[in-house]
Amino acid sequence: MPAPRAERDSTRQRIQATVDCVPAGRVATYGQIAHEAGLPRRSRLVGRVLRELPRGSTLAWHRVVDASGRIAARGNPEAEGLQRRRLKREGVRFDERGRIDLQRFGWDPEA
DNA sequence: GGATTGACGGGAG
DNA sequence: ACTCCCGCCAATC
Repeated sequence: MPAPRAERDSTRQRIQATVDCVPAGRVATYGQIAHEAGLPRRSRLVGRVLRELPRGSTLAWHRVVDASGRIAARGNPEAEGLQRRRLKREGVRFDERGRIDLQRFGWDPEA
């Protein structure tokens, strides 16, 4: 029995709800979102869910970056540039190599 | 229906 | 800091 659609949906929804918890001006990593969503070690699924977001989604997908604090490369300069602009607009700083200091801008699920 | 493919991550070397 | 490698697993080939 493959995973029923209802189950996949709730999994997606938990991931999206978690992304929605990341406040403006902060970023979370794929692994962190997966962990907080109760899906440890399933970071790739987070990426998949974000990839499948409909174009007009209001979800703050731009606040999700990889574990090294970089915008995930996905062969789409358009989206990557948009993500970077949105983050900058929220006050997130990038170093000369396009890296975000997670100590400073990383999301703390507690605070 | 096996193999490949990723918006990833962590450990080893 | 970088390259491999493996875990993870739905979608795609």
